[in-house]
Amino acid sequence: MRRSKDDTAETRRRIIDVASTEFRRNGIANVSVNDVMTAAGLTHGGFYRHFESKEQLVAEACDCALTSLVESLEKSARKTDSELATFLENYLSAPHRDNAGDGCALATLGSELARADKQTREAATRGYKQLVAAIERLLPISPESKNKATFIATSIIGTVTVARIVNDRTVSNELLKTVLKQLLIENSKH
Amino acid sequence: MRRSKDDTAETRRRIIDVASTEFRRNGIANVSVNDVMTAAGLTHGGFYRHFESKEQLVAEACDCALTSLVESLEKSARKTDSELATFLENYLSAPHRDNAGDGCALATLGSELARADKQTREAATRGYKQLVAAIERLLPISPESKNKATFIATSIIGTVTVARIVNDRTVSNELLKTVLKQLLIENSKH
DNA sequence: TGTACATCAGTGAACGCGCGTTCACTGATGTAC
DNA sequence: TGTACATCAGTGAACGCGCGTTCACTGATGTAC
Repeated sequence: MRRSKDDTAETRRRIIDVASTEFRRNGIANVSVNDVMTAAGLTHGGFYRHFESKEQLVAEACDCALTSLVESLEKSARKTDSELATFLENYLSAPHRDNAGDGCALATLGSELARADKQTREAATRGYKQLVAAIERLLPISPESKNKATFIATSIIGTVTVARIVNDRTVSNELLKTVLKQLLIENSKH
Repeated sequence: MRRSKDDTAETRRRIIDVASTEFRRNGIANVSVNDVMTAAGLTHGGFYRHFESKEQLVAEACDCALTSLVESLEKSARKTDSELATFLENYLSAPHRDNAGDGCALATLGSELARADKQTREAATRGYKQLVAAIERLLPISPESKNKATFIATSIIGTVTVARIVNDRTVSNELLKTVLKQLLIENSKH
């Protein structure tokens, strides 16, 4: 039963959307093409009308996830007085740690991305650069702002990664708080 | 052909050792029981004489990898004048980035560990605490040393994770250098 | 605008493959006398 | 210390299963006249 062009495009978007959530929630290796298609309300056979391979979906889902995350973090930061503080509070929050499905792919898929194929690593690299650029925009203008943004980006990615590994709620919560405080202190003095 | 107790213990150790390298190099999901046994010079059938399941091996390999890494980082730091600098230079080095097989499991398996079973997360948590404790020992004694060590630990884990994702050698190298410099500046002033 | 035909989105069965795990078998090691 | 038997480390075939991918089929959509 052939669908209209609009329907087809909408289906493709839905598959990527669902995939980006599922991959982030459960890991790339633990989510099958069938899982994604079922979650999108389809059967697995139709997948290859939209994508050449699972790998291609991974790359597109990763791209989509990172672009939209950086956008939403920037958007909610822009509403406030202390933009950097809001940005960091959101990223280093318990809700972000606990809802990997709509969180930062670099934190939730970090080690899987490092071993992914060319396309996916390119998407991840682009996302990382977007994240650094977004952070830099929140810092006072200085020759060191790019370096500071780089440092902040990798620190918060590592912190959320570790906060998810740690098997003890209290330790995990304190970890988030400690890094947040440390980053805020460092970036209030100029 | 039954083996002596010593042989058996040695075989078990060899399996864990090989597994800890293979898992770190290729990811837990991408290394099969058969891969590990073959790399250890055995056939897959004998695996279950030593371990209840793949998951149990993962937990033990993770424990072993982290304990020995922290030990070796501390050991090579202790030989030098500026212990913290040496520790950080080693961790944030291109060789560490490029040789995941004998590197830090928290960086190389981070996102997989976050989704691992109870035993493995316990091992990873223990390893993380060892890492923080080792860093704290290299810092001047102060009420803030634990917090600083926590911050340094998650930062370096995130940095090496991202340095492996990034698809551009130059960017990756600069990233390592930038974070190293930043951490050294912050921890030289007291 | 209406018709006839080609296209193709989605279905569900089927494919080969590698996975974790089990098991009957072997023969050297460990143990009880 | 020597012997007879039980134990069990390691082998390799086999298991059921889920994976990514393919394919014949369907019928609504798109297109050419």
